Amino acid sequence: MGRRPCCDKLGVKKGPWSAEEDNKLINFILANGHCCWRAVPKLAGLLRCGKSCRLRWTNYLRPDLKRGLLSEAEERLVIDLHARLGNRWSKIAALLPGRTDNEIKNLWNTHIKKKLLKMGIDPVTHRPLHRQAITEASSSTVTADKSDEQVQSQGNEGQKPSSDNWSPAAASSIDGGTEPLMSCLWEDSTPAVLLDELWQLSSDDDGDNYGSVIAGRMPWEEEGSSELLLDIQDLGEFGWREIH
DNA sequence: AACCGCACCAACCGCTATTAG
DNA sequence: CCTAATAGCGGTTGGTGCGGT
Repeated sequence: MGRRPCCDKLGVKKGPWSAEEDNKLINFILANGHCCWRAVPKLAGLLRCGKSCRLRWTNYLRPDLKRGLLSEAEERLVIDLHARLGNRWSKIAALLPGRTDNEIKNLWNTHIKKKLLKMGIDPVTHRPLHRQAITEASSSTVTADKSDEQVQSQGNEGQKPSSDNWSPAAASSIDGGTEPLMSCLWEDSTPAVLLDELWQLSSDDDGDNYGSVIAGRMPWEEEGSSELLLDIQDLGEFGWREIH
């Protein structure tokens, strides 16, 4: 017995949203909020499934969304965060106010990936392509690092395996931070451990930090975050591994 | 002007995680 | 604890617009 589809296929509209549908959804959510996405289309008078409504709202209709191209700083932050978090687009988006996971994912696949490849950097591993080839050739000699990688991926909260199963965090420790682009990125950005801790926080607290990001503040700008910053700065490599 | 290939992006699909009963 | 319902995430697809030939 298969899983029931998220919505009845019959009588559910698909494809691009019309202005009328957008208005209905906006008016409904602004007036009532989204108590339960499954109920939204019915209550708002839309022939869409709840999933589609949620997507339309979060990716396009949300009033706090920024439209248009990412700034240079935002783009760098995306690369930076991707090096730490991998393809966790929602986590990356949560740290970029007014941007959506879909938008960042699209941007990554269309612009940044190519840009990095042009620079001779593997967009998956964030390492120089030629150097990666050398590393792969001698992979049998780095068994210790391999086991580290396994530990990392095991603690990966059941992320499904994929072609980029490689863990950026593990690789950065392998690489020692000598790769030019990444070292440049890390010099003027948030420390790796801090970023990951913030990520933990944002996923642990029901999106409160996400709320602050929406309000135009980064989580570490929240009141009381300074204590967290100090705590995190005190974490050494051991502490880092303990967290994960 | 017509065709083609490419890039972009909105939306869908299938899966996992979480929550409620 | 188990199961089903729901929410959310990430990968992928398809429509559209644009530039080149």
